Amino acid sequence: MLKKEISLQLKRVCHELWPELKTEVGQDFFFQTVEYTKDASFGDISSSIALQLSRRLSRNPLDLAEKIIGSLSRNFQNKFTRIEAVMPGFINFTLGKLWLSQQVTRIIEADRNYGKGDSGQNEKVQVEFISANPTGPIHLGNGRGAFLGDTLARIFSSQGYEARREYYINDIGNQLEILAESVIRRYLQKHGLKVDFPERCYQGEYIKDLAKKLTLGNVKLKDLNRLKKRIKEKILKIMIDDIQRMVQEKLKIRFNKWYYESELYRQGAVKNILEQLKAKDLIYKQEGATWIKTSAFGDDKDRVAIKANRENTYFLSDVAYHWNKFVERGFNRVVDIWGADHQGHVIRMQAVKKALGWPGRLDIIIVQLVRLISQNKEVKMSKRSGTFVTLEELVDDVGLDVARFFFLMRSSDTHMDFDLDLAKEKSEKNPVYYVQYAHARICSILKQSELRKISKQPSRIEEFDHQAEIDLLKELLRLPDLLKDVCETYEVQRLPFYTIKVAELFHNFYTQCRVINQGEVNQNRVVLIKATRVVLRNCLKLMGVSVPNSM
RNA sequence: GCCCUCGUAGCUCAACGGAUAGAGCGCCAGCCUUCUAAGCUGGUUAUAGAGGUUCAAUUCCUCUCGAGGGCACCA
Repeated sequence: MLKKEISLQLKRVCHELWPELKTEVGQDFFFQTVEYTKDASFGDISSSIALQLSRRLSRNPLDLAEKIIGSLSRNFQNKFTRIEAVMPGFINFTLGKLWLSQQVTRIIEADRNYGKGDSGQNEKVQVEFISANPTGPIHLGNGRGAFLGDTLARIFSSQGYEARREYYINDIGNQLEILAESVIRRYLQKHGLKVDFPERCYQGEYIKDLAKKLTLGNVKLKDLNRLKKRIKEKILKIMIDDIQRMVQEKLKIRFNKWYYESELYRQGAVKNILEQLKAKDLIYKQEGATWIKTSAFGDDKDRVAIKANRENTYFLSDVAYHWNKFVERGFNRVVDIWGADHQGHVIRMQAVKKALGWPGRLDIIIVQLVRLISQNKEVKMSKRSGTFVTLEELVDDVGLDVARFFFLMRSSDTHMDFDLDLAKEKSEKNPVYYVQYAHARICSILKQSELRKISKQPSRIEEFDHQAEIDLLKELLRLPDLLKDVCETYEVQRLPFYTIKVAELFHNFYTQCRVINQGEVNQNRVVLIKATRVVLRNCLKLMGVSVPNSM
């Protein structure tokens, strides 16, 4: 909010003062840096625009900064008590107490809408995440993408985007064959037949659970292929149902759509893509397989679309899927959240998009894998070997709030370590409680102030004076800018950290300033903590964390 | 060998090219007769290494070292 306003003002002034630069350098030039400063003694918001300009005009940046300040409109300056040029060429803005104090009521009036913005302009954006294969339970590593995607989608919605969450289910392909075979073999073993269990099969315990759910009658191993065909659907359904139950009930994530890979074939999307590729001469045959010329668009080699055995590759489906997203369903922006093990797919996907000239923007977020640590040693996670910790187990163990906050705090490209032995112990010290506690404290104070308030008219807001009040208030005002930024940078971890900061400033305020003093309710402070409650609540909700009124 | 990502405090992680690199946990010392001590205050310790770009580098570029992932007619 504030950043945008300052940017616009600076831009306007610079255009007026140096019109010759407008065409020469282009608009971005004026938009360089407008940032909140870390330390209040430097002003609250700072811009280094004069530095950028000085290089261009070969003049002293400090003078330029002064000149810009002189041209800022009066009206605009009212917001700030001080606008000053600082070495080596910053323009620092210090918010005025009066204006600042008035903002509290704005926050309260906006209430649930505080933090919302319209920068999205109803842009259609899709966030695709988790999309784990239905061949095993959702494990811990999927948690990062799960909470990241969910929160990102919420933030998009809050900024006026039309955001959709989607889960892509690979319901066809080899992995499923293996799954079916694994289950059948376990089934036969359970019924006393001597059947081996090859390494290519899934070793996890859940396979035995699946086998228990089946009734196949009297079968033999030589019926394997016939059986596989027959029960594949059944097993698939059990797996998908379980994933959906877990995601919706345990993770509290609602997808707008569960997109089945098979749907792409049913709708002829795959055939369609092949024709498009052919029409653009992007496809050729070699050694019995059909290849896509991705190397002409940045990939390091061409990729197979149809194998020599006439099966389509996963890649081809994925191309069709993205065509469906961009062209058929018309998303302007697609954000795919993939695990690091899919990192190699990024370039080829972007290559195909470029080659086929789809409209829209494809952003692929790679979340690094989670490394499990137990007794100071790494525990290798793998579906095949059956050693992994499911996300459900974690959530049952530490609670959803803790799990969400924990994962959301980490940037997606951090290689994080997860210590199984410490998980429980650490969870009790999770900062989420710190934040929730701040909210609960506020509720408690408000409750008591309600009781004591003897129909006193809500007095006019006076200027806040105490440093703790002002620090808190300034922080509250940053939320709109923060959320807007996240829609571009996808740095979702900034939200939990921001929330911790607000809680910290509140706790600080709490120890230094009394809201109710010897029975007297300080109305000004009541309003301030109400605004704080709005911010905390809105942030927690965006993260999908519960908002307790008492703890 | 090639490609992607990472290397920050004893540990787990922040820092949108900017000013004094921040939290939590740990450890040490304090603070509850008044609104929730799941809190507050103080102390403790860090940018892997070497160059470069910049007025300004944890951030960008190059190289070295170290870690994870990817290099299939698997998904």
